[in-house]
Amino acid sequence: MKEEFYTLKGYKIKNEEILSSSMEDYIEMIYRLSQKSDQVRVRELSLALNVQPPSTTKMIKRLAKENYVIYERYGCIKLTEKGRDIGSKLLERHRIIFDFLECLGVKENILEQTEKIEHAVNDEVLEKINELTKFLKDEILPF
Amino acid sequence: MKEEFYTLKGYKIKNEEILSSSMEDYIEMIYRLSQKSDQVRVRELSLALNVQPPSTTKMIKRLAKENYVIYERYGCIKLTEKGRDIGSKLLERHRIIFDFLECLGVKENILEQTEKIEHAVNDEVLEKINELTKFLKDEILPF
DNA sequence: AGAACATGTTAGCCAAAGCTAACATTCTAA
DNA sequence: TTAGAATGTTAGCTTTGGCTAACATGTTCT
Repeated sequence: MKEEFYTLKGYKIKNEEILSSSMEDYIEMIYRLSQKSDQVRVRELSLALNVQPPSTTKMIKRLAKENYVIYERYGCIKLTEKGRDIGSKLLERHRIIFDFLECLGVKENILEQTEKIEHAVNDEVLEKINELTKFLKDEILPF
Repeated sequence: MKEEFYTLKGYKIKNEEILSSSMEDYIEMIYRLSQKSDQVRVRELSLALNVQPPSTTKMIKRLAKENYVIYERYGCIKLTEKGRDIGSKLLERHRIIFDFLECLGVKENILEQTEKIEHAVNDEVLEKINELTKFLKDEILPF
C-alpha cells in the first residue's frame, strides 16, 4: 500500500474523522472540569477554553446531537457514557504527550505544544511514545 | 506567565500564525518538486497533494500575494528566496519527525503521522526531538 | 415583587480551504 | 491551421469554528 501526501485537511476528509480537534478539546475540558465540580456550565467551559460563550453553546449543541453530552438550554453539561469514555482517553493522551515533552526537557509553551501534538498522534504513535518515556525515565534520566 | 488552555483554532488566532498548515503543505511540496523537475505546475502540485486543481490555483495566488512564490496565470510556479528558505526548513522538519517515528518503530501510516505532527511542533520541541533521535540511534538502538 | 446583574442563546458575519461545474487557454497532432 | 485534448481559472457552494450584537432567561437583593 503506497503512502501518499495529503494536506492536513485532506487527511481529515480522507479518514472521515469522527471527532474534530475542537470537539476533542471541548470533550477533554468537560471531562477535566467534571472531575472537580460536577456542575459544568457554559460560562465555566468558555472561560477554561478561552472562547466566547456563543461558540460553546454551538459546540455543545453539536456534541449533544452526536451523543457525547446531555444538555438542555440554560442547564448544565453532562457527559454521556460515550463522552466519558472518550474524555478519559483524551486526558490520558494529553498526559502521555505532556510527560514526554517534560522528559525531553521542553521549557517553553509546554502546554500549548502538548495540546497541538495530542491532536496529531494516533494510537500506535501514542503507545510508542509512552513506552519511550517510561524507558527514558527509568533507564536514562537517573544517570 | 500562566499557561492557559485554548482550542487548536484558539492557539492559531492567539499566535497570529503567519503560515497556515495548508500553506506549509503547499510550500513544502513545491520545494520537494522543485528539487526534481524545476518546472512545477498546477497539475503536478495538485496530484502530489491529492487536491483538485482549483484548490491549488487559489492557494498559489495567496502564496504569490504573500511573496512565497512567483506565478503568473497558466505559467509555472517558482519559489522566491523567502519561499525557498521556508521550504528547506519545512523539509528538514519533516525529515526530523519522520526519522524520529521510524526510530520509534512506527509501522502504520508513518507518512500521515509525520505530516500531522510536523505542523504541531515548534522549534524547541523539534530540536529536542532531533537530539533524542540522534541519541537513540547512536547509543541505544545498536545494542 | 421587581430591578439589576449574570448567564445563556440566537442570528448573522467572517476566513480558511476544500469541492464541482463551467469556461478559458495552451499544446499537440492530423 | 485548426480540432480536440490537456491544463488552468473563475464563480460560487460547503463546512468548521471562531466572533459580535442583540435578545432571552435566571438569580439575587432590596
